[in-house]
Amino acid sequence: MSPASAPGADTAEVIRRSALKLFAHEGYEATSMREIAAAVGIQAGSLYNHFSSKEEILWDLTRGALLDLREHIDTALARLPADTSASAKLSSFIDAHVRFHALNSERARIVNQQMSGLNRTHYREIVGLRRTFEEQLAGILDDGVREGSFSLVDSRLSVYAILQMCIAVSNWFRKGGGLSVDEVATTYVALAHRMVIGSPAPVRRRRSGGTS
Amino acid sequence: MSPASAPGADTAEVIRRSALKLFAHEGYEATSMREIAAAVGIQAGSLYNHFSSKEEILWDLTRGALLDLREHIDTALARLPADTSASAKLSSFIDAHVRFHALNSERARIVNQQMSGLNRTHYREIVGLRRTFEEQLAGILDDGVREGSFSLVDSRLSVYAILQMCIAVSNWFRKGGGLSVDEVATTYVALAHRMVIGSPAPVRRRRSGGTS
DNA sequence: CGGACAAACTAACGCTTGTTAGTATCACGG
DNA sequence: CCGTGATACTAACAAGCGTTAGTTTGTCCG
Repeated sequence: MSPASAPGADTAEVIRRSALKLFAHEGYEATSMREIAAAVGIQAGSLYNHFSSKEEILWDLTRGALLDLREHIDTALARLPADTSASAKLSSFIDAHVRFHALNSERARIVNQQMSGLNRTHYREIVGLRRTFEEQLAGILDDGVREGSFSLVDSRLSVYAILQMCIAVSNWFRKGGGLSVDEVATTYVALAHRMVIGSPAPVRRRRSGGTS
Repeated sequence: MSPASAPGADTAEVIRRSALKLFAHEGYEATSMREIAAAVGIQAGSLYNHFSSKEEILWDLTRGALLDLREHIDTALARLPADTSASAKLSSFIDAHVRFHALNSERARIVNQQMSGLNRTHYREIVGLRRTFEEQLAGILDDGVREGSFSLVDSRLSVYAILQMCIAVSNWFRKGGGLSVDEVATTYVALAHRMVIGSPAPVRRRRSGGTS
């Protein structure tokens, strides 16, 4: 109806929200610019007044989600006193990670599953951003080992396992789905602690059967 | 060159292998029938001598991978004596799960990330198949609790966390990438045991800040 | 009132998509 | 040696893709 700007509408933001939902539920490649435009309530060509390409929309969403996650985690850790134990730092880190992935599951799913839609430059930048979380967690685990409060099965694999466990929350968590964010975060904090604290768990090995 | 059947070639199998690689690395929607055909060495139209649609190729690969995983796990569990402890059953289950996801990472990634390319019927069937693994693991954990050897933080969330931790191995594991399958499987078995065995881990809670 | 700007519109571009129809080529059984 | 069946080929289809150009509309400033 209104071919000019509707005040306060902020079309770019509406585009972001619409594309986010479509990308998260249908996938980036399976979503067309015309679908996004229809969800916004404009024509496909008008999208190019706000984003220079389809890839730029994905890039904007992906990067924004990761930067938000980083900020979310860094402020959580920054709230801790300087002499905080590794154990408490781990709790904060896991809590923040799980909360974010539960409450921003669509954005997280884009980061984790639609990265292949990005061009090489943007892809690499996302991979780099994600690596900072691995390094952050690895640092906390190292601290704990040095303190004597953690005993790891394997440092690199513990990082992978813990991080992926948290990230995967975005795959199944639904608001109002019977589980509160608090419950999930509390449980995952406890699980992560169990994974790094060295009560000598009975590690049993099957007879292995083949490849290296 | 040879417009008729090349003996022993088994074109359908070559299609499966080519499509698997393309789907896993580029994504289902981003892969065209012409790309698959080129990888096989035939024309796009010829694919329809072996599969009735693009979706059927995805369906074939997805279903095949899940059925193989099920068989893999069931034979591992079937090898155990009838009176096996829950702890040993957990070890076998995790070991089999991790091995499969490490050694079949492309197939696993299709199952986990390209499901949205399936039609509704096939999608539901895949979800159903996946649920059987959750139930299997939940059963093992329940047994352990009943035996007194496991003490869970939360039964449902433990299942999710453990399973997703194993599944995620397919996201990063590369054959010949410095880590052997045996190492990874051993470590993950140990981690899973830690997650379910009730050395009272120090569970700390942050002050929560908002949504339910 | 008038000119500038932002943001919407319409219409089309060149290409690619999954899929189909019709045809040609080979191996093999009778 | 011929007929059958499987499998490949070529060519085309309608539809949809991301993107662009040119135009219209509305708002705001001077």
